Amino acid sequence: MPQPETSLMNRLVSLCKRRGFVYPASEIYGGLNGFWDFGPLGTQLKNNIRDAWWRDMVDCPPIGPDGQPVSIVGIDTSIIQHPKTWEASGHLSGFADLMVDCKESKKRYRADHINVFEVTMRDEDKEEKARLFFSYVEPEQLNEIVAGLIKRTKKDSQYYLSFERHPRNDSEKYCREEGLANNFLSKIQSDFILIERPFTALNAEEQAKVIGPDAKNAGTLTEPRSFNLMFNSYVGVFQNEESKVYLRPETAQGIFLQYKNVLDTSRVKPPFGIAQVGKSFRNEVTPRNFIFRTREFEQMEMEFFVPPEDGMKWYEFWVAERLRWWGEMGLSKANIFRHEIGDGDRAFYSAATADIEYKYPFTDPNFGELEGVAYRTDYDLKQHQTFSKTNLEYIDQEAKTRYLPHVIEPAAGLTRGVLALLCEAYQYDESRASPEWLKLKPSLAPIKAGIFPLVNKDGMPEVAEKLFMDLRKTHTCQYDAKQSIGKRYARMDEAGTPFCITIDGDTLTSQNVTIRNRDTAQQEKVALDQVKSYLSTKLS
RNA sequence: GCGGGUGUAGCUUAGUGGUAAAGCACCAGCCUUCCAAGCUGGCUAUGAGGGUUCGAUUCCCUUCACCCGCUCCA
Repeated sequence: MPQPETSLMNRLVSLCKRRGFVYPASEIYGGLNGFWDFGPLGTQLKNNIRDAWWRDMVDCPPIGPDGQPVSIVGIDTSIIQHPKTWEASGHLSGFADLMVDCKESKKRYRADHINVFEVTMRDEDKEEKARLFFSYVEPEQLNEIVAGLIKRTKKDSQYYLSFERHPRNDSEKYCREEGLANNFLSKIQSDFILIERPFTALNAEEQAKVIGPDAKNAGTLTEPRSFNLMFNSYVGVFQNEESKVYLRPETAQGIFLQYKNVLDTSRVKPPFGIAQVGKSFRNEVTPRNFIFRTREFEQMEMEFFVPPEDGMKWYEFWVAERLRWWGEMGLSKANIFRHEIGDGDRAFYSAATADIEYKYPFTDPNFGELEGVAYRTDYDLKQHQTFSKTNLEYIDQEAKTRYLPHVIEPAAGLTRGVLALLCEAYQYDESRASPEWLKLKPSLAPIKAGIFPLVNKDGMPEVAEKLFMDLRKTHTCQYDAKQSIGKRYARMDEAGTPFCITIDGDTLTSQNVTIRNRDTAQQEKVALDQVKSYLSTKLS
């Protein structure tokens, strides 16, 4: 099938705007980086995905690995919580890392990851000639720098390099550990001055002299800047440090904070889950790729509390279950990928994490995150227990034991789900009157059926309107009598509407309507009084 | 945050230091008995701000947004 010149993403973004799925936020003011608004169809689609998740999590959860139905309850917590929440969760410190940019190499580093060491160059009389600040991040970089220095000392014999002792070890041992040449010491004259400090420990004057880890010239590193990813605000009219609060960067913490209340009031016991859907906010450094990475987004998170010894069993269960679910929503197997996060890359508190990734057009042939399933152990409850001084243990009356449950967290991006499903649904077929159309799963489609009088006369509009008034009670429908029937079909194709019901001359005489199938463009006759049950069957 | 690119109507494009053009879409009317038909009419644009100029959409500066690459993604 020949594809148009413009990229898939551009066409999708264009269609989203044209049909009212997604608009740039604040567009009339020039837009706002990292924010998008959902239009009528997009909102409907998002709500449908959200509702499907809620139904499959809370109302009708799957059967667990032990053959019993899983027990999950839903809650809805505040976007703004007590600021201590984020201290306990680690978001405040984790998000507050100072970053440094290099103007020469264009790289960015965590300020405390840059190791700086100072080299004093002296002449033969040991008079100080120059002080240089070298820096490195990887040990290999240190080797390179030192090798360069040795070369330089040899060539230019009037200088002696001197390093101070390494603070942690004596120099000899240090060389050994870092894999430096054994004769390193002997090659460098006199006493070593190797003052190694993190970049953050330097004063501004010194920082300005540092040669960046990947740079040749000194002074190319910016001063450390905070990249706190949490939005903040103030509670009350006095804006000071005491009144400072944060917009939640994830919905999960609200669940942990209410875990005990739910346990005490809902007659649940481990294993059980608490689910929540809602907005989260992260002041992302680089919002990018349409609604993939935005500063305000919606999450569908569920925290599943289990006895510690059952952690891995439930982790495996939920990863498999969530993969299955996204498939059921319409994502093809070829486009979903289970990405097991390795030991080095996982959050420190997590015993296992798998990302469910989707092959978005902008990541293709690679995949991008759609949902993360993390085995968070008892980290969160333990933290909140410590910080709040509240006992959060579960007391098992039967077994006469008490423990902090372990947590499995399937955390899905609702906004990303909308994107993935739109990408998956987007079809281009030049042979159709409407080359672009959305093959959405019927139950997720924003509009389930379009209802059209074939022509705008002979009593057809009246019958169609009556049918519309009846169907709209049970299904999201749209009545359209404008322009030609072909245009109306095409419009519905772009909206992903699975069925179009046409009232024609035949309807007036034999009480039959024509139902057109979006995917095949085939039509079938259905009795007027059977339309509702037809839709219900097809949409279930 | 850095580098590169792009900003003209809802979309896709044209054009110009001197009245901004077209196709499609959209709206209204007519017509129309099944896949963006036709006719008539209509709405709508130089991302924003500043400078140079008699005059700027065009040249310059700043800014904003989007795209690509880096970086970031607890």
